[in-house]
Amino acid sequence: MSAPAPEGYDPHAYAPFAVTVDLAVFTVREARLHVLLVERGQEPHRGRWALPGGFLLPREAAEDAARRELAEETGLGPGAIGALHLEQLRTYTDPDRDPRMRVVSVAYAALLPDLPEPRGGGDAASARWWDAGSTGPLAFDHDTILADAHDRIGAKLEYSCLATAFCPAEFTLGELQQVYETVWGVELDRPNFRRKVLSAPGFVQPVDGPPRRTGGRGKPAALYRAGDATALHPPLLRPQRTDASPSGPEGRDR
Amino acid sequence: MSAPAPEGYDPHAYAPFAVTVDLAVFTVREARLHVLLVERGQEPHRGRWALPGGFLLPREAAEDAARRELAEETGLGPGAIGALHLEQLRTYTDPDRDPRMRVVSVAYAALLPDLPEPRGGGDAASARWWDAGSTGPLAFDHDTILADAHDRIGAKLEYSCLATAFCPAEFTLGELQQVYETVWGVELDRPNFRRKVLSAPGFVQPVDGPPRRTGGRGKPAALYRAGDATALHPPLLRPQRTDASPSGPEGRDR
DNA sequence: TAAATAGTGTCTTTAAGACATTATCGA
DNA sequence: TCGATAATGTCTTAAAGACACTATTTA
Repeated sequence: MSAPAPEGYDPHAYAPFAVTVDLAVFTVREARLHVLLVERGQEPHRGRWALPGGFLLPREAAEDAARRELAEETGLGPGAIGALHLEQLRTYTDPDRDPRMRVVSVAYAALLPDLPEPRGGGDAASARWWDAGSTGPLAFDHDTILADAHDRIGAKLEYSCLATAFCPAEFTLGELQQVYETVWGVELDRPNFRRKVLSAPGFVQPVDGPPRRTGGRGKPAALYRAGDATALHPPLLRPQRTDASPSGPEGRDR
Repeated sequence: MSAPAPEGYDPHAYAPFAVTVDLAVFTVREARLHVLLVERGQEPHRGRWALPGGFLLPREAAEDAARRELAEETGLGPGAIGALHLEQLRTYTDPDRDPRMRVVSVAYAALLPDLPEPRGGGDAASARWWDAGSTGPLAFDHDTILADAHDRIGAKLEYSCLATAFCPAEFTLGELQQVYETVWGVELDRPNFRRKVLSAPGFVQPVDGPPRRTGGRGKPAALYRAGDATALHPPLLRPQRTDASPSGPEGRDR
């Protein structure tokens, strides 16, 4: 809010806006980044897929609205909803982004470990996971929001310990590496990845007890859980694309 | 905006919100980070200092509103306003952040080279620069916004070429280093800073012609202008605080 | 046994940190 | 001359890249 508010103004003299949240909920399944989408049941964009989200209640903060909508769409329990990583992305304010009325939307990115299909009560009946790289054109400006969210998550993996948010409570270093490879779309050297993760204080901590096997074949891998740290110093930088064909957008957002 | 919109809804059935922009406008003056504040002329918080900002017009995007407000507050010409670095920070949605009504605010950070005092027409009559570290308690939640903005700018200096936005069109490496030192609150080694900046492709480019002097004393420094690059690879990381007394908040936002 | 995956060790290369040193100005 | 600031050079250290090699499982 803001300083030079007009003299003696009446709230209703100002253009009323609707405010919503939109959620880019990501998970890593079968070495692909997936995003949760819902099918729209009414106009506009009836039948198109869209990011889950909804209107803020009259006395609700945006993050609370995001968690509430997420619970409705995914059927996750309150414990999981309270614990998951939810991060405000940016706010979209194009006056024409919704043909019905003036709506500004606060977008969030959420990260989940791989879960069973969303069991939908209510609104979530039509929710399902999609490969994040193969979504058709989405409703509203959700293609833009989704792309921004993917960029942001990729950038944050470099200098934060966020990747563990994609993993179950106990995970192997191979699974953690798979998160990086999937989000970035590159392959990493396993010994070097291992050295980096284990030397970063507080990134992961070993779990006592017997190791578990991975896919049936190969040596069983040791288990770790997420450590205390949230930042990663020095960062784990993406391999530079040295070829002359830049594949992504230029400046990363963060 | 958002997917499961209720059936047959009426826009006015939804809680109307006011939407504003708030601006954290920074510059570096005399080796201190400064922020532009305005004194509030009416309740609430009459007489308190606040970030400049204001309401969105009915068909105006937030970034347009931010540039408009900035022009009103600073008296900058359209050219400067169009060129300056403006970056969406995050959106503040606490239901009680404004006692008058429900207001969500989209916050922006703006970076300017050192300029003469704001010449205020209209709202800007009471605008002035403050040392960003010595602002009293500000109106609304502007202390939080200001701190978030400072954190974000500091983080972005690491991996972007943003620092040049604080400099005039032509600047010396000493002035650029001063930006880093001021925003981060640390001292940097000059030879190493120079090596890093000059080896980063597209960060700065030399200006032909005679060098200019700095403060009267000492060898005149060569001039540079900002290059094409927006990202900095590898990043210019802040020196790690190795002492046991962490002085800043833990995880950086970005 | 072979295939598959986990984990270790080492050499090379890059980039940052920590300086010493030289250059060029004004007073 | 001296003090101040700019600019260059060099040695050391830290971290990343590349990759050979060993270990432990299932089929």
